[in-house]
Amino acid sequence: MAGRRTDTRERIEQVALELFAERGYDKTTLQEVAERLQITRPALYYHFRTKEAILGSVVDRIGESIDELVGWARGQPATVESRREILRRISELLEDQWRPLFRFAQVNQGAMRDLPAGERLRAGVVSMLSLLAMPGAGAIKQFEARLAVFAVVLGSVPFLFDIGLDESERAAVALEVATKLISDD
Amino acid sequence: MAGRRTDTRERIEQVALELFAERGYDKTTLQEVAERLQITRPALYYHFRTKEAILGSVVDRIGESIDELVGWARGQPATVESRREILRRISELLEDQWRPLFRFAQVNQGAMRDLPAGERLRAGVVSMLSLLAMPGAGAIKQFEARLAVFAVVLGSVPFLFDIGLDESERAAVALEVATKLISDD
DNA sequence: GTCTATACTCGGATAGAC
DNA sequence: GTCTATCCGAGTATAGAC
Repeated sequence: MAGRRTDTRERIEQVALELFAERGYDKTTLQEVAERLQITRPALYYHFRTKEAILGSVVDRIGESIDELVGWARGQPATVESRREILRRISELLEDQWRPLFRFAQVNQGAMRDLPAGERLRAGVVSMLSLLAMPGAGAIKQFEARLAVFAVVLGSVPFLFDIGLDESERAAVALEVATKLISDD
Repeated sequence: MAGRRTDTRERIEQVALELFAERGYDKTTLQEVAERLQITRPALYYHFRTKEAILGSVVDRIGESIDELVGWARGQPATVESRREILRRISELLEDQWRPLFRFAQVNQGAMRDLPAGERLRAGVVSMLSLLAMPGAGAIKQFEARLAVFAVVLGSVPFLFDIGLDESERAAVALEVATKLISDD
């Protein structure tokens, strides 16, 4: 790819991420994507074979991002403190980088149902949820470990937990509840 | 409505619920809906003004179902035991009736984004999540109360918590974790 | 290698006959 | 209450300009 002369492909991905998150995959027209990029509709077909291929490409990026976190977390020691550190890291990523990606995934989860990239993303999410589970633990503890990750994620969804807190306060509360869930009691 | 001679409208809703849940709203064509009902495509337009109206009608039914639960729960006394009873009831509904509705909502959550019925459904879900929250409690307790409801719901999603348990075992574990979350500790 | 012009197909929607 | 005919718009394919 070193010889490529334009960055159109990446710009398409960028615009698609925005539009698909805003209006949803199926309600977004390739006309709109092309217009925002100031190119013509068929020009998109030079870079991607189909509309679905654009979606797949965007979803792949999100998958990579999650796999990266999972890779890092798996390298951490299996102590209680490092499990808390993992939760903090997830919370941080949600606030700094993952918010738009997360929104995209939520809105388009129907559209990526039978995509290979969608399958891979789901696998990544499952891995992430399992990150804090101690292999030998009982079913209750296993469930709590997964729920802890979920709690942190849910803390970043505004409308579900509208308890009169702003963004970062809500994230802090979610993190605290999650931490409690993985501590022995 | 007493004088109506066929039940086509309800049959359309029924088939739409099935197909939209299986294949997603946008990937389902009205042709398929019509075929399964043994009528022609434009015939659907006698009963519903648009494809979206069919979706709205289905979503409305789900909203009613949730509102019904919320209404019942609000009539319960504010004791710890009755809050546990509410969790049990939700768990029961998920296993007996809500599974297909829940799947539908998950797959099509993008498609119902700007529908009035979708807005109402979201409001219902928020009400349901808030059901166990004690008004005067602090942010942590408020969050835990909502997470408890979420835990029960998540217990019914197979792939997220694949910890080698069958359906009803997983529901039982989720219910136990949820109950622990709303108990004082 | 990158894009435009043009044309084809199919699905959602409407008007009006029966 | 349902069907026939028809329109329109979006995704897609291809030829060819630069």
